[in-house]
Amino acid sequence: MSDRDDSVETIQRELTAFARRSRAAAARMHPELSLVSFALLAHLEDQRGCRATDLADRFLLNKSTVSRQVADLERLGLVERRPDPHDQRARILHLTARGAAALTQVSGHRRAAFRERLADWDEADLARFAAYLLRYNTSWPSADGSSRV
Amino acid sequence: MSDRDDSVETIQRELTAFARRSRAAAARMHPELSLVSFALLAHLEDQRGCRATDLADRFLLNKSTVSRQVADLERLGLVERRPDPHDQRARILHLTARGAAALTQVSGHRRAAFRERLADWDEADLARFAAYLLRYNTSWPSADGSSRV
DNA sequence: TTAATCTAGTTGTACTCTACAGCTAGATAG
DNA sequence: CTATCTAGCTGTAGAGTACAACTAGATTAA
Repeated sequence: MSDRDDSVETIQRELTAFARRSRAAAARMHPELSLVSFALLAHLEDQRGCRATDLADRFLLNKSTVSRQVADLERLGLVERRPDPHDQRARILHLTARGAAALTQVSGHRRAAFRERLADWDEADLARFAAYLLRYNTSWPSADGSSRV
Repeated sequence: MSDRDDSVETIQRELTAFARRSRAAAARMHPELSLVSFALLAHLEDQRGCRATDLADRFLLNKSTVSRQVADLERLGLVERRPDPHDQRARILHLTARGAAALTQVSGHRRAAFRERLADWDEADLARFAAYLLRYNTSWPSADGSSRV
């Protein structure tokens, strides 16, 4: 049972260390787009547009936070708001061409950094690591629209 | 080569998602101690005391940030500053008894949360996941005192 | 020894991210 | 039609962070 606890302890410690470093690293890598902005843009691309509320749910952010983030992104010309034909209160957010380009560029930087970090891993290890992370994140208690805290 | 890229992409996406959620989750789990404060205390325990500059280096934070964080922790009675006998400019930071207790408590919460998340993993997978994370973090380009950005 | 430089830490200032509360306007249920 | 609900925005406040300027002690060079 102690091996198991050791592993859990290591996983906790290393994931925490990673989380702690991420923001600073992301800020250094692309000062123009925070981790959250990046995630918002990525989700918009992924979903081909969605409402601000969806983003708030998805990312566990207050709707006021999303409102301001989106306003910034709109000011930067990366996102545009179109009225929702089915609900006059809502606006559907879409990536603009510039937004898509910015996302692509930042994604490229990130991907390059990760690829470099993982350059000397063999393929089987990569696949297993990816699978573990997926499995871990899938069990996230309060994301992806289910139980909110 | 495409499998490899897929894996890298997944690792990037899932680690990013994890990092994004961590702060909010940590704030919900123990509002009294931010992720950074927790990390600072943990490092102090680990090292049995160190200087503020060491913390700044370690965590890629500006020394002013560390100064304020430590001042807060001292105000909360979790940390104390003792003069460094070898350098009158420096102060060695130490956990107080209360600091150690707070750390233990928060660690316990975190550990419990992680243990629950990982409850249905078998031991071999846990060990491998832990090893992968360690390997990944060890190659972190600018932590642990080596190349700064 | 003395002056120049370096280092540890603090403080002033400013910006970003975030939450909560309260608001508006449109939507839906009774 | 009124009451309630929902999507989003704004006022306000607080935490975390960085950068620049500063103080005080340490180190190096002349």
